Amino acid sequence: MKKVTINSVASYAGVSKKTVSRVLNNEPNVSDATREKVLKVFKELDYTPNPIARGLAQNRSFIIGCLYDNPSKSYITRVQTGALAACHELNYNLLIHPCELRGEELISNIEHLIQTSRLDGIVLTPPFSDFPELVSFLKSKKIPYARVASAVLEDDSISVRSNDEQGAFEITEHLIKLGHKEIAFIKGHPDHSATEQRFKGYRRALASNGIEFDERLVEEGNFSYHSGVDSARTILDLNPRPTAVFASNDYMAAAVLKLATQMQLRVPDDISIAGFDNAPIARHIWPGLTTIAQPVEEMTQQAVKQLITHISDPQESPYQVTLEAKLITRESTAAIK
Amino acid sequence: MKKVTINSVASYAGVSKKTVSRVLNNEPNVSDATREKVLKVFKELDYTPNPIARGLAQNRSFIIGCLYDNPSKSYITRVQTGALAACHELNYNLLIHPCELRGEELISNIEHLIQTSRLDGIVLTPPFSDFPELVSFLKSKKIPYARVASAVLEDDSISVRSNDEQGAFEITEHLIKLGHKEIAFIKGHPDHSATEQRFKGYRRALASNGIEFDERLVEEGNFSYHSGVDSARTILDLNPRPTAVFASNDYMAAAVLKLATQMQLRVPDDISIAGFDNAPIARHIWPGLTTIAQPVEEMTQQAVKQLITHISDPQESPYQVTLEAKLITRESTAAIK
DNA sequence: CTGAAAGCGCTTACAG
DNA sequence: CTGAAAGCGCTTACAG
Repeated sequence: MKKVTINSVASYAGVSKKTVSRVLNNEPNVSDATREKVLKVFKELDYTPNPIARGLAQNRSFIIGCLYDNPSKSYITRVQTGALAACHELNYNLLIHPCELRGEELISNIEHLIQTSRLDGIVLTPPFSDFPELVSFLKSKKIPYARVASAVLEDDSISVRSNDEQGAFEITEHLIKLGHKEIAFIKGHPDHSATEQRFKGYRRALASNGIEFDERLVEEGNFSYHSGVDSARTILDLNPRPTAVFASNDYMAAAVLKLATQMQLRVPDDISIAGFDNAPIARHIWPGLTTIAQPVEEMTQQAVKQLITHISDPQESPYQVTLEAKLITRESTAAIK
Repeated sequence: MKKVTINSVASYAGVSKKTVSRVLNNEPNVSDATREKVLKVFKELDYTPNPIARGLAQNRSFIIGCLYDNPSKSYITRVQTGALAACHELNYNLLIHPCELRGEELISNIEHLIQTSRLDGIVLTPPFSDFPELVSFLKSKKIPYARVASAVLEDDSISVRSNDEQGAFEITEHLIKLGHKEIAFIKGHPDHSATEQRFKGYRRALASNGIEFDERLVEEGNFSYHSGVDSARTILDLNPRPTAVFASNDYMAAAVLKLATQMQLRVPDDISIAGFDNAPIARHIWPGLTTIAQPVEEMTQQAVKQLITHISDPQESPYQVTLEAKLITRESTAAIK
């Protein structure tokens, strides 16, 4: 079977390859008759343009890189799902790039990635969305980028986020309305801007309900299950013990639940537990975790879609969107007795 | 800043571009002096060859596709980690392709993928590793492929698996040695060859220990948490109730644990529970799940590495390897009282 | 509205 | 051991 290229199509249709190219790219200046003729030959010969040849001529790869470093596999999968959806829609490919590096090593790693893979653009997910050195490096290299779930908004970039601060506010207020006043809080990883945002929402809810903030109720976690265990140990040993715990993500909340169960505490009767993210584990344990759901796929899809649009037409104006987070109540929180 | 290409390097080094190409590809027939001179210019000019131009000339994309459809995010992430490691090592890129299609739709979807993305090869992960129609389609199209965790071994393909049957045998025997005789079993998804393998191991362990197989103790699951809940409901209502449950993966085992807890059963005092896969959830719940760990990253890495090697040099002989699975005991299983 | 020429950055096949 | 020419399958810039 002979390979079918733009040349076969051109000769078969009896036109020049430039004309075929015009039809391919939906360019104007082709008569309807010619266009249809060519389109028909596409089908007959089952022609698909070679993206590599296209890439060489246009100096682009049709590849978007997706950068992440997240302990939550489900979060990563959701990010990929959204990014992939946008890529498929716009005939791009997605290159995943998990990366644990920081600082200078991170920069040189990304530089190498860009140089070897010739990415057309890069989508930054937490915690990278808010790394100033990385963002300014990409700017200096003129690599288009989009940021997902970033806390910092700049004027000239593509950024799609959801409202972490508001989500944390709502879940804290949910606990307060159930009668809780001593609500412990477990922070996330300091690299993630969400950590600060969620803490702010917690404090704002306390403040707006006239509850004094108590530093002793706050523990430093890092989003991992393991850090949740450590924080839980301290919190559950507190005297008096808080009546509720709000962990900055579901893994840490699950850790609190595990430790509470081991200590013979009944959840939610003896203590209420809330998480954040609506990870699968939130409904895979018993009792199910009250948590906050964010539209991760939607955020990433919008970000990547906008990024590709920007690559194809750099005139596009900046795109900054904030999507809503949603409170999901399950069995792990209840009214105080 | 001017782009640095093979031409800039050639003129800067005072050689022809063919010579530069030879150095680039580590070909013979270049004098050591010339080679070093060129290598030096590479560094000075910070030159990296353009993979797209290379791809066009060689009619290859340097892209491997990774096909999967798995409810377990952690499994997918592990697959990706292994595949990525092999790709990085051999200067390939990885294209992820989650896909829920089956039958004809699957074939045409993959055909489209291959045609538009010009993959050089494809790595099949469960359940696709054992889809005969897909495998023969790839063969007919002469697309190199490798299979991960396949049960069926063919003579002429690349296949890296771990021993599911043996793993299931060992965990069942572990339960038997703890004194259990009535051990319920929850099957996985029928599309996955592991489902049959694990069931076989379970039956072999019963047989080799003189325990009669009881069909009423077997439930059909599909690897999802939800299916585990359904199966658990039936099993835990059995009279007499089995003293142990072996679920074909950890999600379903976690579901059994949840339901048992809701029914006020103590695990492992009242009932032992075992899973398979050593997914994160196995250690994120209390009690932790006794399970079987497979070297998923290692399997995938070997498969992809071998695949790329085969692409570069189709003379390579078939590569079939079986890696060991390992029993991990946690708190969810104990001796019968 | 259409096309001939040149070029993208490499490699292949050949000649010396 | 080295290189000039042609080509991979497209697009760009230009001419008509």
